[in-house]
Amino acid sequence: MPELPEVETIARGLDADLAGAEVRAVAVLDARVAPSGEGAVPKAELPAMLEGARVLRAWRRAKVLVLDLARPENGLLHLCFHLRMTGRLTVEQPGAAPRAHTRVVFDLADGRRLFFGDVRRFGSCRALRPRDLPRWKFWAALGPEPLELSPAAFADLFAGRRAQMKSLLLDQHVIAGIGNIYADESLFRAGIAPRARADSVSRERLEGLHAALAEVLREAIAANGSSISDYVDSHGDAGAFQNDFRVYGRAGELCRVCQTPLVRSTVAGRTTVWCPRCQR
DNA sequence: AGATCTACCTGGTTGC
DNA sequence: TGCAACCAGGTAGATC
Repeated sequence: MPELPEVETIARGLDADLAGAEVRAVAVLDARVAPSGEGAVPKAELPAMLEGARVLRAWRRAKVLVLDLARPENGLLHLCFHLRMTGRLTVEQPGAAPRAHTRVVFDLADGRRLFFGDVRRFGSCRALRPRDLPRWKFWAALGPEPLELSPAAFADLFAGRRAQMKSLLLDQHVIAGIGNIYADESLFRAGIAPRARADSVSRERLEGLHAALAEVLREAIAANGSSISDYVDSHGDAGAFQNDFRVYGRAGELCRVCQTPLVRSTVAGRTTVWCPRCQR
């Protein structure tokens, strides 16, 4: 489940490996992962647009991985990937054969290949010209980046809202990049119950959540992300942060702080694990 | 505004 | 062993 730390890890890996590389050919093996519409470059035009383009950089916004590509004739193009559940982007050696769930293959001039794979096909890939990026509805509606917010600005996001804390953390319009893992982990570290109504949480505790969230995201990025089942980085390697989970996936096990059995319930439609004693 | 449900998709796990 | 049921989860859209 690539969330902010996983996508950030992939972006850093791709930026280091691909900046300056030239795309020679693009093969879309499964057209369903390459949507058109909303200003996206139509599928049929994609290969022609990308052939001969050079990768300028790879970066991340929310859970979206963006490859900036440029070709003198038609300028800058943003290639946006949303990995959803099982998407992966890996740099492969020359001659590597597509695997069972490889959906798009980018052949580079130096022989290497970039694979976009996705078992469940929830992921997507779209090419947008710069003027169309802000017109992509999903992109335009994204909330702020959690690592770029002041504590006060973070607390403001929750002020006066009656929804459950976890529901707001998962809402990409409120704050971007948080998924099930980091919602649970940050709420535990902040001592806030997932079901707590936002307007019942003091400003001080909201700022504490901001600190907890920034801390867990930074630790996860430093560990190259969390690998539960599918996630790997751009080299195909697993992350290590799953070894540091305090609540996610630990229902029934003991709280590392107070030894109370961790509880599992459904909050905001998602499986949620929390400590009934530490989180109020 | 917010909660809940369904759909999308497929591999892995569990239960009979 | 075989097979059905269920689960994981990000997002969109419908409904109450």
